[in-house]
Amino acid sequence: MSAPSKQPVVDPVVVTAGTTCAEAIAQAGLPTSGPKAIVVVRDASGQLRDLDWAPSSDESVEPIAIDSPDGLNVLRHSAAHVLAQAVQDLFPEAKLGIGPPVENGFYYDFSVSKPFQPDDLEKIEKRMQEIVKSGQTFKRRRFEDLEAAKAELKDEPFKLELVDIKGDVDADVMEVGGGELTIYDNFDKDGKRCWGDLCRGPHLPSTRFIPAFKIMRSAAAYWRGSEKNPQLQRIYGTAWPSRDALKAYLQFLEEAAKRDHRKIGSDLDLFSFPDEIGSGLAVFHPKGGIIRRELENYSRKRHEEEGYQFVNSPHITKEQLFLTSGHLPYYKDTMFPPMQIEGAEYYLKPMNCPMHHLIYRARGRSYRELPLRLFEFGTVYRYEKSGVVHGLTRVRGLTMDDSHIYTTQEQMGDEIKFLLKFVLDLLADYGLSDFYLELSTRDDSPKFVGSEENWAEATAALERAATESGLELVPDPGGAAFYGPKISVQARDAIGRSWQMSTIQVDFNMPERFGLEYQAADGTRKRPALIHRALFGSIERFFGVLTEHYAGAFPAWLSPIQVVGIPIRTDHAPFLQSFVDRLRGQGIRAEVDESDDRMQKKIRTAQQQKIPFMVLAGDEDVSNGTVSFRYRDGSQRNGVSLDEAVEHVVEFVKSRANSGPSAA
RNA sequence: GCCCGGUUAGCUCAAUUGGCAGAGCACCUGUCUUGUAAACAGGAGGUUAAGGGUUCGAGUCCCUUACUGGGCUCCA
Repeated sequence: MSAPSKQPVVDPVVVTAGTTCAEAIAQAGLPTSGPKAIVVVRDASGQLRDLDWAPSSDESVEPIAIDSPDGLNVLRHSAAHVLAQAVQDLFPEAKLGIGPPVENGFYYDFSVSKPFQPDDLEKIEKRMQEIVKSGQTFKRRRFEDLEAAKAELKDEPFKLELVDIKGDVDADVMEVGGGELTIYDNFDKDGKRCWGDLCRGPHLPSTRFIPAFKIMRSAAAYWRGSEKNPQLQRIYGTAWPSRDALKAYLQFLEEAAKRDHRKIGSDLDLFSFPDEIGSGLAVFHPKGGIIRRELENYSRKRHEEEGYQFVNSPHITKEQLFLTSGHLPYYKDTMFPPMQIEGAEYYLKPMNCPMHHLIYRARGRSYRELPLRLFEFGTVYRYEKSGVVHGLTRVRGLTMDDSHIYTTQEQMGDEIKFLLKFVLDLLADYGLSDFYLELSTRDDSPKFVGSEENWAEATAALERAATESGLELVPDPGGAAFYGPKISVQARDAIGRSWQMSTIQVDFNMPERFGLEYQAADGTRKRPALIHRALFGSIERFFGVLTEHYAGAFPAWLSPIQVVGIPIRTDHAPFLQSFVDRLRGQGIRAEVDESDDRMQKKIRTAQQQKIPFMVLAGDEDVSNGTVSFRYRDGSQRNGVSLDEAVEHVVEFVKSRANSGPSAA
C-alpha cells in the first residue's frame, strides 16, 4: 500500500461562539485549498465536525487536513456521495445501500434491475466529474424525528431499514432529540438542492475539494454483508488529495499486477493449474520444483538444528479420527466428501494435527522428552468454495509446514518465546524482514473452550513473547480459534503489502480430546500443553508471496537457474561449457545458452528469465582465460579470472544473500 | 455457494451488422558468427473451453457445463 500520510501536527484553532470553523481556519491562515487543505475539524469531545459548524460557545478545535487519515476518509466518503448522486442521475430507479470510505477509496451499493456494465461505469465517472466541477456544497440537516426521516426516505427501502435499525438498537437517540439522524443535502451554485443522502457525516465543504478520483470496478455484494440478504451492485472508486497521489496509487496497482504470482508463475514456467486436475490444485514445473525444494530444504535444516523431529503421515484417514479431533462436525463443509472403503468412511485430511497426536500417544511420554517438537511437510486437502480459490494463495490442496509442540504448562512461556524468535529469524532468512504481530484472544462468546485460567495464562505468555520481540502488536479481541489464543505474524513485502504468514496457536482442546499425557517428575500423569505452529502457513502460499515479494527475481540461492553462460560467438561455447561444468561440480545450477540466437538476444532472454548471473565470453575472454559477468541489475564485471569467477558465484550462492548479485 | 465479466495457436491479443479464423512472441528449418535487453528468411501450429440449440451459414445469437477474473460470503 502506498504509505498513508502521517497525521500532520497542526496547532488547535479557537472558534469564536457563533462563527463557523471555516472562518476560524481562514483567519488562522491555514490552507483552504490544495493537497493540504483543512476539510473538517475535531471538536473538544473528539468528534469530527463540518467546517460550517458554528459552536454555541468558544471552542478549541483541531484542524484536519485532507491528506491525514481522517481527512482521507472524509474525502472518500464525500466522493461516495458524489458517486451515488451520479448513479441516481443516470439511473433514477437505483436505490441506495451504503457508501463508506475504505482503504484507498470508497464504494457505494445500489439496488438496480440490471447490473452495471463497463460503459455504464464510464458514464458514471463522467457524471461524477461534472458534479465535482460544479462545486456543490454539502450541508448537514437534522431530521426532526424518526417519522420525518421515514417520510423523506420513503422511496429508499434500504435507508428506511437503517433508520429502523438505529431506532431499535439505540432507542433513546431519537427520543432525547439530541439525535443523530441527519441528512446531507447537496446544493448547486444557485442554492438549489440537487441531492441528499441519510448520513452521519462529516463531509468536505464542497465537491470542489475532491481533487482526483477514479471509478475502479463494480461487483455484487450482499446487503449488510449477509448471504441471506439480497445482492446489491457495488461500485468501487478511489479518491486522493492530488492528481499526483492518484497517479502514484494507480502506478502502485500496476506494479502489483506485474508482480502477480500467477502471471510470473506462467512466464517463468514455475507452476500451473491444469483444468484437467481441478480448481485450486497446482502442479509445480521443474523450475518451480527447484525453488520449492530449496525453500523446504533450508527450512528442514533449520528445524533440525532447533530440535524438531520429523514425522510423516498419510493423506487419508477413517472418519473416527476427525470425530475425535472434533474437526468433522465443525468443518465438514470444507472437507472433501468421504470415500467408502471396506465399509468405513475415509476422508482426505484437512489438518495434520490428529495424526501427530497419535504419534505422541503411541507410547508413554516422560516429562524428560518435553518439549516434544514434531514437524511435517504435510499435504492437506480442503474443499474451498469455488469462489474463493485464488492462485497459490488459496488452494484446495496445500502443504503445511506443520509443527505441533507438546510442552509442560511451565515450559509453555519459554517455548513460545523461543518459537517466535525462531519464526521471525527464519522468515528473515527468506528475505521478509518487515513484520508486525497480531494477538488474537477470546471474548465472551460461548464458542471458546478451555478454562479461564488456561486462556489467561496462554494469552499472557503469547503477549509477553510478542512484546519482547519489540514488534508492533495489533490486538484482535474475539479473533481466536475456539480452542485457544494465537499470535500471527504479518509480513510486509517489497511494495508494502502485508501478508499473514506464520501462526503460533495454543490449543487446550486437542490434548483433552486425545487424552494426551506425560509422566511428571513426581510420578503423576499430567496433560501437556499443545502449540500449533505453521511458519510458511502453506508452502504454496509462501511460494506465491515470495514470488510477488521478489517480482520473480528470486535470490540467487533460490533461483532455478543461477548462471547462464552466453557465448559471444558459437565457437566460444565450449570454453563457457567447461566453466559451467566447474560450477556444476560445486552444486551451482548453471547452463550455457547454445541456441541459434545472437548474444544480445540471449542476454535479453536471460534477463527476462531473471537469471542472477550471466557469464559472457568472447575472443578476448577466451584468450585471457577470463569471463565477464552481467548481473540481473544490468551491472557488469568484466575480465574475471576463471578461479575467481567460480569462487565468486559459489560464495554468493552459499551466502544465501537475498539481494543482488551486482557489480555496484 | 452468490453476482457480473471472460475463455480464439504454447503466450499476448485481432477478426465490420452472423459471411474464407489472423498477427506478434515462443517453437522448428535454413542463412548469418556478432562484446552486454529482440539478426534475416521460411515452416509448422486451431474441433474458436466442452456439449446442445437457432440459422442457408455461428468465433459472433440462445441454453447447459467446466475453467478463469473481480467482488460478496467464508477461511480450522
